Amino acid sequence: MATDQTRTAILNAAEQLYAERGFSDVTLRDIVAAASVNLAAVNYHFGSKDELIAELFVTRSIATNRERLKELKAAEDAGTGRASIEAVLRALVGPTLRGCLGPDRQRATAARFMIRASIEAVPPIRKIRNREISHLRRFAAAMQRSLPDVAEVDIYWGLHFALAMAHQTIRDGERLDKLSGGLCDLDDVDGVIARVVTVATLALTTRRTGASAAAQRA
Amino acid sequence: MATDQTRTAILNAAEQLYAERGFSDVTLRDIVAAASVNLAAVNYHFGSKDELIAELFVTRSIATNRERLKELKAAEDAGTGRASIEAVLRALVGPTLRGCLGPDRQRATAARFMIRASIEAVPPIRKIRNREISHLRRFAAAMQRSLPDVAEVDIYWGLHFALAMAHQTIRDGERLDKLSGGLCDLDDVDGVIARVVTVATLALTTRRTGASAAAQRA
DNA sequence: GATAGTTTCATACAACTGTTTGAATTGCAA
DNA sequence: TTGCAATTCAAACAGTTGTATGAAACTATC
Repeated sequence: MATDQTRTAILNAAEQLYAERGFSDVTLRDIVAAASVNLAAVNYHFGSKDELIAELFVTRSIATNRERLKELKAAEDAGTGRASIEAVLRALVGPTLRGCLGPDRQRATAARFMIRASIEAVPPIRKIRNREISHLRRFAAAMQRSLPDVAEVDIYWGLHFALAMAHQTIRDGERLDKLSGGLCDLDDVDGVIARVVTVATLALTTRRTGASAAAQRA
Repeated sequence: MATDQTRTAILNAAEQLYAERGFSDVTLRDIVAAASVNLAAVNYHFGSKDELIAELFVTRSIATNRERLKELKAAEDAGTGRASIEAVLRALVGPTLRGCLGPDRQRATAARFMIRASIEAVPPIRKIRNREISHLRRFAAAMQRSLPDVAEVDIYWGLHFALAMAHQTIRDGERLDKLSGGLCDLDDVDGVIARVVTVATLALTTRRTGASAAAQRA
C-alpha cells in the first residue's frame, strides 16, 4: 500500500474537480481520468461515490473548523479571555475567505470544495452538515461574550449575515468584479475580510432605532 | 391549442420541481409525471430540456426585474426624484425576499426557482445571466444618487452585501432557524427585509475609521 | 522462489438520462 | 362528413451513469 498513492490521487482529483465544476457535473470517469487510475479503484477504495464525497467533506470540514477554533482561541487567550467582536468575526470568516481568495492553490481548492458542498448539499453531505450547527453555536457563544448587552437574537442574525457576506463574496465574486468594472479588488484578501468584519460589527453594535442611518449621511 | 394546457402544465411542474429539488436532481420524467403529460411533450413544445429551463428563467427574470424597478420608480418619483437609500435597497431585496419567505405559494415557487438558478448556474442559464449585471447597474446608479458622497467602490460593496444577506437568508434560512432555536423569525418578512436594509445602509453610511465599532459597545 | 493477500485492470452490467420516431388521436375548417 | 394540421402517445434510441466481476499484476512473507 506504500502511501496509498491511488487513494490520495483520487481524493485530490475529486476535490479539485468538484470544487471547479460542482458535484452534479463531475462523473467518476472524470475523476479517475484526472487521477490516472482505474475506474474500479473508486469503488474499491471508498465503496461508492457518495462515500468518497462524504470522506472528502468530513476531512475538510474538520480542518476548517479546527482552523476557525484555533484563531478564536488565540484571540480569546490573548487578552482577558474575552475577545473583541472583530477578532471573533475574523476567526469565523477569515479561514474560508483566505482559503478561497488567497494565492495558495491547494488551500483554494479545499475551500472552494467546502463552498460547493454548502451550496449543492447532495445527500451524503446533508447528513453530516448538521454538525456544523453545533460548531457555529460556539461562535455565537463567543460573540455573546464579546457583546454581553446585545440580544441573543441579534447575535444570531449578525453571525448569519457575516457568513452570508463571506460566502457570497466567494461564490459570486465574479459578478461583483464585473459589476464594479474591476473596482472591487477581490485579490486584496485582508481588505475583503476587513469589510465583512466591519459591516457585521456594525450590524451587531449599532442600535436599531428606526431611521437610524438617515442622520448619518455625509 | 386552446390555452396551451400542456405547455403551461409543463412549465408549472418544472418550475416547482426545480425550485424544490434543484436542476440536477429533476429529470424530464419527473416533470412530465407531475404535469401528467407525455414524455415527448417537452421536446415537442420546447425543443429540449435546456430550452425549457431557459424559457422558465427568462420569464421569471423579467418578472423579478420589473417588480424591482417598479418599486424603485415608485420610491424615486415620490419625493424629489431622489430616493432614500433605504427605499432603494428595499426595492432591490424586497421582491425576492417577499417572494421566497412570504405566504404566497405561487410566488414562493417562482422566487425559489430564481434562487436555484443563481446557485446552480446550469449552462442555459449562465448565458442569460449576464444581463443581470446591467440590471444591477441601474440600482448601483440609484444608490449613488441617494448617497452622492459615498465612493463608487463602496456602493458596489454595499449592493453586493445587501444581495448576499438576502440571498443567503432565503437559501439557508433553515440553518439560521436551527441555530437560533427558532429565535430568528423568518416568517416575519418585513422584519427580515428591515434587518437586511438596515445593515446594508449602515455599511454604506458609516465611515470606516479602523476600530470604529469598539467605541460603540453598549 | 512459491504462496497468500492486496491492488489494479479491462470489461460488462443494469439503470437512467435526454431525445427521436412514427403511428394514433384530436380539433377544426371546408 | 371529409380532410388536414396540430397534438399526443407508446416505444425505442443512443449515450452516460455508478457499480460489479473475475482475471491479471503486484507485494511481501515464509
